[in-house]
Amino acid sequence: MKIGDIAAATGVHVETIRYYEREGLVPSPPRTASNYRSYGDAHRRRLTFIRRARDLGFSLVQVRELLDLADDRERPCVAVDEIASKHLLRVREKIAELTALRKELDHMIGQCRHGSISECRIIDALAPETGRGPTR
Amino acid sequence: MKIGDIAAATGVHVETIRYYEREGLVPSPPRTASNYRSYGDAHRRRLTFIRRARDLGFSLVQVRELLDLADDRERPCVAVDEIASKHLLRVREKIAELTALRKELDHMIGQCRHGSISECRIIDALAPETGRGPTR
DNA sequence: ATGAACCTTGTAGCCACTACAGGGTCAAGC
DNA sequence: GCTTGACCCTGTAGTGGCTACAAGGTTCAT
Repeated sequence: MKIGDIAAATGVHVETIRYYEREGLVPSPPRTASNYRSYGDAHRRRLTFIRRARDLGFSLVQVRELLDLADDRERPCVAVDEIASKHLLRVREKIAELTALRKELDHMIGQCRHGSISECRIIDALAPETGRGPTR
Repeated sequence: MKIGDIAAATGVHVETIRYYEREGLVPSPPRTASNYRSYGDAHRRRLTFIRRARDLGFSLVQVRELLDLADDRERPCVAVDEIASKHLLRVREKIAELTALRKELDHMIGQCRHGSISECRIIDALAPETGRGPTR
């Protein structure tokens, strides 16, 4: 497989695959006589793994850890659970943050009476003083 | 006010204030004889505005638009409402995405039986094939 | 033989900062 | 008056995870 083929097969962009290679996430594949990268099935599996983990929001550092663990089949999987659980925790936190944000925005926008800027509640909500002056 | 004072007053880091100045979000303040930046109340208001908008997740491009609008007090505030509503929409989308993610992670982690990697359900969920081989 | 569609390397850009390095200035304390 | 430490200055480089060129080489169909 050439890089374009494996990109199509895994859904990882060509440039991203080369980037992963530079970063050491995937091993450098052998080259053809014309210096094209030549990939096999192991590469495809590894890239698919990375793509799924990235889709689940794992950072590249975490992906690297997960790959290392996945390759060491004897070790207990507690380490894997730990990475995933830590990530889940951060996702929960992020959701909580964004939900608080959503409420604030909802409230702010709900107050807008569509008049002129000088009586805009949204700008009011952002400006520091109630009797607000120009910001510059 | 020196830059450290206004940083303390607004909660915007010193380096970030200088960065905003470079980016043209805040005007360059006058300098003292010793070339220190010297800020007044208008700067403080503008920085506070920026900070609140950033806290609400607006991008710097959006903040710039909001600042322009805030300074033009006669225009109708529909434009402000539009920016805020668009942002709210993206926040809602992000929450939906993360919630779906949370469910997937929940499910994945819930299946972990804490055995060895070779029978780890989390790795399984990431690996491309059911009878999975090494990823490299 | 020509053109399109691929491949190569290397570099720069994105966002919104953050972290230095290597200097200058100022106020307090001795 | 001298030191110390906290501040300030500019400029540059780094962060994450790509993405987008530029400038060239290869392959394949027509």
